[in-house]
Parts: sequence; structure tokens; C-alpha cells
Amino acid sequence: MYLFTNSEGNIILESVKIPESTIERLAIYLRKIEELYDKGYSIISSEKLANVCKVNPAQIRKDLSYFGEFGVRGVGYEISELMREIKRILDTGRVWRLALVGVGNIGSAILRHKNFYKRGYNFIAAFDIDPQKIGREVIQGIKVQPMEELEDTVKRLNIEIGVITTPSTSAREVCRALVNAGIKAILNFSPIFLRSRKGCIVENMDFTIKLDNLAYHLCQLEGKNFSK
Amino acid sequence: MYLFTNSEGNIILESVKIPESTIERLAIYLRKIEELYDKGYSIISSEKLANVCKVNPAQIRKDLSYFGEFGVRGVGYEISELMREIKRILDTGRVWRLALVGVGNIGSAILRHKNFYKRGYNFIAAFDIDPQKIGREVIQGIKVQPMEELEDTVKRLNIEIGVITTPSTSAREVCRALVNAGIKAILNFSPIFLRSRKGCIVENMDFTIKLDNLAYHLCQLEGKNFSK
DNA sequence: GCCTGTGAATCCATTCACAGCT
DNA sequence: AGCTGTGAATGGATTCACAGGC
Repeated sequence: MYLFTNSEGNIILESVKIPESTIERLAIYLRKIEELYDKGYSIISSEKLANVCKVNPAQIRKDLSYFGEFGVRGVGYEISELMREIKRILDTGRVWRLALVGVGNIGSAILRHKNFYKRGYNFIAAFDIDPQKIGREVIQGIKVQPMEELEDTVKRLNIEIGVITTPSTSAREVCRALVNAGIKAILNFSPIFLRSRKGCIVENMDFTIKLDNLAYHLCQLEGKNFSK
Repeated sequence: MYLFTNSEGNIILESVKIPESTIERLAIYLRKIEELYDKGYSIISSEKLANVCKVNPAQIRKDLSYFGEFGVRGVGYEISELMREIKRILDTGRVWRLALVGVGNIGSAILRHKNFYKRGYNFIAAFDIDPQKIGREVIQGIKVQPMEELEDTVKRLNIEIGVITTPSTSAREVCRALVNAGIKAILNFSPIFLRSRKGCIVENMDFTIKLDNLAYHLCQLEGKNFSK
């Protein structure tokens, strides 16, 4: 924290701004550290961890230093402690309640995917507009509900994160419905770019944008170069 | 382009370095512009486009200026021209040949997904280690092949992009196999972070990392704040 | 008058380099 | 001696602000 004095002469407190990329890296470190922990390692230095995560050692130390002092000078970081701390920072390790909207190919694959559950992301409701799909039990314990029940269910089950896997045509509308229902965080798989707004953070995962990226870089490798 | 003189006194040519984020944004602009084009618009200013893409107008002008002068001062950008130019820059608009490795839940959902095809990303082969899956026709025209056939098929069909949808345990090994087969670009959906290497670019799409991000920000909203 | 294209200024993230602790 | 924690330096990307063309 920093102390400042504002125009009225009052002392104000301001948190250090933490880069978005730091948060993303913490999640990556965590996965590596869990792996090392499972293999029985107990201590790691920023240099060693940097090697396996392919980043700069100072980067790791700085990233961690935003949140406290977790290491021992001259020694390194205790793996179990570091794991606990990063989990606390990211508030992973607790169980989150998710709802999915759009039970198509991708939607049902995600519901069936084990990784989410393993990391504490539990789908507890699924919605669709297609009357054919409503009532169907996609996975154990989750029946597809109609959109009309969304707001009520979200509130009743205290759902915290919404996942959009609808076609692009309905993505915006679904986003609005989720926000109205009080959802504060959305993971959007549709190819419509949805923007975070006050009180609701959106992460976009348009696969084809990543492919466009790869395509561009392939061109560069081939030596075609359109830049000035 | 810039002209420099190196230590031996020779004049060397160096391209302006284009930020990675510029490429990502061009893909986003393109999607919006296509939408506008379909709606029949013909001219747009950087300010208007910035509004719908939620970025700074100068950002759009600078991003485009890396590649040429596509606008008309006092008027704006002609939508059909801009669309053509961005497609040329990203080399989208041509058809790319992809192979998928790991025909599980996510893998088969991706193969069945129409969006990839629509944007010129055509899956023309799929691989798995599971003998149960081999020979099965997941989608029209694509039969699951054993891993042993990967190198040969990639070379014969001139496959350019590899998509990894295996469990994390085999992701690294599959990556190596793809690189060996001559693949230059990989989209990795497994939760193992794969690093780009010389001659092969990797884009990672670990969904759970994005969820960890959302979880962190939800915490912030709730007012729990662990930073110093 | 309006909107692009772009050097200059600003803002933000990463890396260096070293003081401080064990 | 070794490795963390962090201010300072560097390096990039974004935004400003205005000259230049329609």
C-alpha cells in the first residue's frame, strides 16, 4: 500500500496496481507447483521455478511480492506454503458454482469435462432455448432448464460464474440475462466479443481468434511480410 | 521499414516490430467489420469502430498504420476495402489445413463445430491412441487414425496447423510428435503450458486459467484484498 | 470541418542489480 | 554464500495531440 495526500490534505490509501498478467502467471505457477508438490519436492528457488515456467526469475519474485513475502532469503520458497498462498490469492481451492448456457457440441463437452470439477469449478445448472433439449440430463445431476428459469435458479443456487456456449446470434442476449440475474463473472466461448462492464467481468475465449493469430505467424515464417 | 548502419558500416533493413496485441486486435476488428459489412454499411471512422470494439480510436489507426494507409482523411475507412486488407494481412480468407489429436469430449466437439470451417480452418485428419476410437468416422470424411500415421499423413496432406485436445499427460509428447512431423503452428487445449519454440508457434487455451482469473476478480469485487 | 496518420509523451510491465536477511 | 525482495532502469505498448489531406 502507498500513502498519498489528496487536494484537501487528507491522507488516502491506495493499493499497488497489480498487472493483469501477474494474475495469469500466478495461475500458471500454481499448476507447476502442484505438479512439483505431487512429485515430492519441498523447496524451490525463483530461478528453478522460472526455468520450468519459462519466465524471468525476477518476474516470479516481483509477482509474488505484490502479495507478501513468501520466501526465505538464501533458501527459496517452501512449495507447500507457496501453493497455499497462491491458492488463497486466487481464491481457488474453494468451490465455485457455475451455470452453463447453450448445451450444444461445445457446451456438453465442457459439462462432461473433468478438469473443471478437479479445479473447483462445479457446474450446477445448464440452460438452453431448444425445447428438444430441455429436461434432458446431460450429466449426472444436471437437467437442461429453459431460459425462463435462469434468473430464479441463479439466485436460488447462488451461482457465481456463467459460461456462454451459445451461437454468436444469442450471445449478447444471454450475457444480458446473466448480468440481470446477478452474475458477476462470465466466460464466453461464443465468437462475439463481450466486454466487461461495471460489476461483471467477462473473459472471452474465441478459438478462431487464436487460429487467426497462428495463421498470421505462419505467414511471417513463410517470409511473406506485409508490414511497412 | 527503418534503415540502420551496423558495426561494419553496412546499411541494414529492419521491419518495424509489430506488437502481438495488434495482431489479436486486427482479428477482433475483422469480425466487427464483417458484421457491419453484412448489415450494409460502407464507411466507418476509427472513432465509430473504436466504440463498437471498445478500444481507443488512435489504437485502431496505429494498428492499421503498421501495414499501410487504408483510410481517407476527412472521411474514414471504406468497409469492404478494410475487410479485404485485414484478411490479406492475417492471411485469413485462404483455407488452412488442420489436424486434431485427441478425440475425446472436447476434441469431437471441436471437430463438429461449424465456426472453424466457416473461417477457413478445415480439419482434414484426426488422431488418437485409443484403439476403440481408431477407424471411427467422427465427422463426414474424417476417420480417426492411430498416432503412428501422424507424420506420414501430415506430410502427405500438407497439414499446417495442429490442435491438441488430449489429456495433460500426453500433451507434451503429442506436441513433440507434431513438431517432428513438420507442423509449424499448434493450438493447445490441454492444461499443460506448452512453449513456442524456434520454428513452431504454440497458442495455449487452458480454460481453467481463465476461470482462475475470474475467481480472482470476483474476490476483488467482494472486497477481499490480499495485496499489500 | 472532419478524420486519418504519426511523432512525441505517457503509461505500464519487465528486467536489472543490489541491499538485506538466513 | 545464496537467494529473496525491491527501487531504479529499461523496454514496449497505448494514448495524446496535431500536421496533413480531403
